[in-house]
Amino acid sequence: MTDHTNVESCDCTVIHEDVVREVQKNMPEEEKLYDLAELFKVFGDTTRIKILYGLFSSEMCVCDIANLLGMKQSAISHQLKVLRHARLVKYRREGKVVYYSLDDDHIKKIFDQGWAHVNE
Amino acid sequence: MTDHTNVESCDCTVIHEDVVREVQKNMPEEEKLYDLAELFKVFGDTTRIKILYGLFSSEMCVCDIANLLGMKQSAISHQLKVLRHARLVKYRREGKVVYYSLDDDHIKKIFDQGWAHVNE
DNA sequence: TGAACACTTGAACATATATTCATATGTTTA
DNA sequence: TAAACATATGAATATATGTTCAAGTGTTCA
Repeated sequence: MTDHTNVESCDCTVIHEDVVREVQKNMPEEEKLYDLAELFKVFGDTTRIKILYGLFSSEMCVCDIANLLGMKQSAISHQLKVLRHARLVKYRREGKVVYYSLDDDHIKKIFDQGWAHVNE
Repeated sequence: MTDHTNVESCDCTVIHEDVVREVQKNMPEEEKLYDLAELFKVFGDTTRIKILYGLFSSEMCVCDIANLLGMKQSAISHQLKVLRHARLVKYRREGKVVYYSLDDDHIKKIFDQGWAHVNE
């Protein structure tokens, strides 16, 4: 084990091997970082942000949301699927109508912090 | 102004006009929502998440980061540009070497909340 | 039972994005 | 000043993603 660092693949010489090793030690699991990126990817779309902000105010059916955003009902349905899959919204069926609402306490806090950055 | 709602464009009939109007009223500015989505889009990539987590531990030069992640220096440089543009990292030059570090207090809090969601 | 309606879903398309390669810039030092 | 090195950047490519259209599912009610 002479060479911890993979100089070949990174196309450059390591400058601070000790620092890199230390940082390496503190890095969370690869898989967790992937999941975190996936979560933020869900927030990284204007349509989904709008849907979530809308749901802060009130539960709504798919048609309400489509109307609120002036978008096709189908587009909204696709995005709600993404939000459902990320466990950010839940829904209840009432006859033909499906009502969506928020399913997470962290969303508001995450948005508030993001808001603070954007407005600073 | 008989028709507040744009039924034509959304491909469906509004169910709860009053709710939609109320939610509409509480929606933040379009532009702010766009900026917020842009910020989260930056977090929505594994490479950038890793870079930021790395910088939680210590400032690093480009080469360190490339080495840490086992990626090409060029790829890292491109991503650092994105992070710079989002005002999430700052840098200082020391001779030929450029050191990057975090430039925002909110990042850690946002990540912690995201972490909580992912692990719940 | 069948028409009407809310919603979902798959395929197609256009657009956005991450990485690589090649090259450019900027700084040091011989 | 020229070579060496750290970093930046532009173009190209492959892949991911959002919206639309068309068709499907599930529920109500006449």
